[in-house]
Amino acid sequence: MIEIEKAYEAKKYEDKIYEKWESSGAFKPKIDKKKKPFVISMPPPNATGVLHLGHAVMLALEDIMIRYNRMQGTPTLWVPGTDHASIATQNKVEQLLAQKKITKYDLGREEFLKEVDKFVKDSQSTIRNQIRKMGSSCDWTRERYTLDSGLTNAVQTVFLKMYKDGLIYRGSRIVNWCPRCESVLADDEVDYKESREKLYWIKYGPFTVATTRPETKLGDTAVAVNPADKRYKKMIGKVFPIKSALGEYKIVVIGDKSVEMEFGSGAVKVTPAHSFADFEMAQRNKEVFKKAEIEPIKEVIDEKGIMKENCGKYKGMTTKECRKILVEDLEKIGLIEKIEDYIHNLSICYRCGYTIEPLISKQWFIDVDKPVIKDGAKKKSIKEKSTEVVKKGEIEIIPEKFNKTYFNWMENLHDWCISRQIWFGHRVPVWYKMDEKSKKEYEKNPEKSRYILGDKEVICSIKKPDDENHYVQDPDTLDTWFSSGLWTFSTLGWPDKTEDFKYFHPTSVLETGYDILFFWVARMIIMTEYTLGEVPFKTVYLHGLIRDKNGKKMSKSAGNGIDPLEMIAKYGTDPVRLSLVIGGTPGNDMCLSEDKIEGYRNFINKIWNASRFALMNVSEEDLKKKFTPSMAKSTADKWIFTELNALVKATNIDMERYNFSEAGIRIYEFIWNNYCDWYLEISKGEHKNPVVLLHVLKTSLKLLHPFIPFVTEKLWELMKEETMLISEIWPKEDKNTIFKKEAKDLEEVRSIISKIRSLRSELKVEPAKKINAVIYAGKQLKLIEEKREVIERMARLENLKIEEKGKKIEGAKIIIHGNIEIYLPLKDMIDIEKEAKRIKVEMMKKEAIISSIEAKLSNEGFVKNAPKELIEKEKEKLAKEKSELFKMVQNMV
RNA sequence: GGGCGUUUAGCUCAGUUGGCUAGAGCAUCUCGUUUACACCGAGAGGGUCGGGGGUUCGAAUCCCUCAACGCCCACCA
Repeated sequence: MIEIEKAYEAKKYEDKIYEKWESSGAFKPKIDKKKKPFVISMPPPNATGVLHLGHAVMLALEDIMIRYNRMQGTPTLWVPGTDHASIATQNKVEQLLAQKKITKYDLGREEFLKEVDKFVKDSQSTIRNQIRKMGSSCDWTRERYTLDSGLTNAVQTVFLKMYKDGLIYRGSRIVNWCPRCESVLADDEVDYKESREKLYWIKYGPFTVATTRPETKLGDTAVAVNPADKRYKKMIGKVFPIKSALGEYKIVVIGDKSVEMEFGSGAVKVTPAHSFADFEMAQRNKEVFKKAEIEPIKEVIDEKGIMKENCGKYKGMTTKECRKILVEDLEKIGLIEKIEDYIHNLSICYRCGYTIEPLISKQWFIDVDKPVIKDGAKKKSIKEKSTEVVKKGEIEIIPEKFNKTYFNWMENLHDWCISRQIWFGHRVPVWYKMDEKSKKEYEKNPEKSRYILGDKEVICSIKKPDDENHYVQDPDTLDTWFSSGLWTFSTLGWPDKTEDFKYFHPTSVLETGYDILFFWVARMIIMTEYTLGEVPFKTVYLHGLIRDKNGKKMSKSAGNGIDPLEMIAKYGTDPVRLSLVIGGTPGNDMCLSEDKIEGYRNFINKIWNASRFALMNVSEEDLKKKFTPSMAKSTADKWIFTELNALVKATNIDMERYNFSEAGIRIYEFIWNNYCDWYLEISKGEHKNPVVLLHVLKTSLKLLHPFIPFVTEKLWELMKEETMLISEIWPKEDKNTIFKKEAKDLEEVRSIISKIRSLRSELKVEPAKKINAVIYAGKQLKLIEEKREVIERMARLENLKIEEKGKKIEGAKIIIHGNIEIYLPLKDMIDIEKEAKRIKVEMMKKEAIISSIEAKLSNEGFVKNAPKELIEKEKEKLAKEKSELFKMVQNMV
């Protein structure tokens, strides 16, 4: 007999258990070249982040996969790490400095970066510990950081390769510019926010045009109309003078199908330098501009969102100020026709929320359409190749529905802008040759002297050029997704041909939220296919968003967020993990509430107490005994094993299919409804078998370990196992312990007990009161006799008479179960009328069932087409129902 | 505007290629301290599977249609 505490206290054990795992080396795979490894690269949390529910669900799911595979005996590697998250981190440090009234320019690039590094080092350890708190069994000896020297080397190597292949180019383009971050953003780094704006109707030469951004009028070079528009058709190609607050300027009328005739006046002012749509229109109408001798690009807004030199009195104003004053000025000269309220989507920076200003800028791009990847005789673009690997099934996306989303995104992919005007990140490895004078000018104020960086005599190199004194390095850094795109292989030591890289790449599963399918997953596929000519992973598993109880997005401002760390402190890690996994299906959002976590805490405690009971009933010697199938003796033993086998089989299928929620529910139900409510209860009587009691429990602990590693490991230890559960071998189905007949027998006993209990409750017999009963067991006489003790105890009976058959007992409650009749002589408690009614209702139900089955069986189509097993089953059921009905009729008479 | 998805008990969701009288957890109600556990036990109520139509011997499941809700992408003055 072994006594353990009455309730499981997670806090007492979790940290110690984690330490034991880690120090034992259990997280480190043993490379075995004969075996195929299982590998996950952990999506690196931001180095400055704090663990949130998105991380928690990611860690829970990945740890389940990792532990499950490890227990299969597969060499299993989970690489942890952190992301430098360039813009996000830089912004954070800038904010901190702002509190001290310091700007990054006060410090200068070098000092500022030192500050950032310091900040990163501090917060990295926070997130590391929080990953540990979740029980994540990742290999910390292989931890990486997107900005460590190895990864920087990988980034530069890939950049160089792309540069040589002509895949990377520098070009002037209209880009999304955040005046606050003072950096370009990629298309998908732009968010949209619905906002209430003004729509200004401006008299515009022979036209009236509407705009939400009047300040761009200063950069207008054309008016666009639909070429099919009868009103304006004849004006296309003509030049008109336009009155403005700064005097007159000329525009040319261009025809473009994208202009909608019905909207507004059907004429649009065109500002190619500060609008994507307008830029494209200008490109399509180059010739028209040429003929009219009008330069299409007229830049009027600079990189800080300030009106440029060429804006006369508006020079130096912010766009907002300029808008206000310009509108006033236009009103004065009677050019404003009307001003309306207007709701439209404002483009904002996804990092800081500031309004985006589209402008023309020289940036580095990756050409997604250039054929560079050799594929037989042909060459394919990275876009084509990345589409192909998913189409061909080399990469499987779970759930499948995201294939379409992925293809759609790939098809519409434009050249990827990879340079950022951010200090923190991987510096673009490009050097520009300069004479003394320009170099001095440049170095005095690199931020404002970008234009000096020419296009001639450029070197792309990892090392500094030999005559370093004549070169300056490109001041820009790379998009943070450039480095995370290399994550699966850069973390394994590439570009060195390390053992790790050769053995562990490509990885097995990439598990992450569907919200970063484009940001990250697609980019990894692109970068890895290009660099290595292989896929980064074979399976993509996408989880959904965690929402609150009411399905609302969790957010700080709404105050409906759940802090996983707080929940862990309150309930323990295991319940938090379970609540994040159960109820979730790939690609679908999931609701989470504290109630749910509490529910799974209760389950953890249930397991603890089931183990407590088992340990109390087991001797030290029993613990040492090795289980063999012959130890299954009683009907109950054989039943629980049969159930256990079914559980193992179904769980394995679920795990292989990534149905973790289903697997979890299944084990939960087994433990609670089969093991605790029945097997354990039966064990309290005559039919004790401590070895089986323990063996079934231990097998369950193995199945549960990937889901709730801490409590299972602790119990394993209490069961005096020498090795740790984390390294145990996963259960297999054991055909020697499947006993169909006994399993069916026990189900009979179980439903007899349930039916008696139900009737007792209906009659309001006190739970504690024992009542008399008579069972006419028919063919089941032997079984019922054998299980007398169980039935008596669990149904609370006394003076139980068991006969093969006998006469109807007057004034007794009757239960018909197949061929078995059960009489409960409760004369004084029975209302004869009511009883007759009850039986009548039941008979009617039975008749309905019987006629429905009979209809089925006499249906030719059914008999011809339905599977044989099903027909057999229906026949069996019909027989049972008929016999029960027959007995009821007999009893009525 | 283009695409995707969801709709099953009061709530959150399961429901494999069509095949029990449609399930679970939570919540609700009744009763209960019988050698693990009140973080518990026993029992009960509750659903025309969003509406309509079709295919089929048979539809929650397949097809069509309508409705409501949600998400992603593109963004137009």
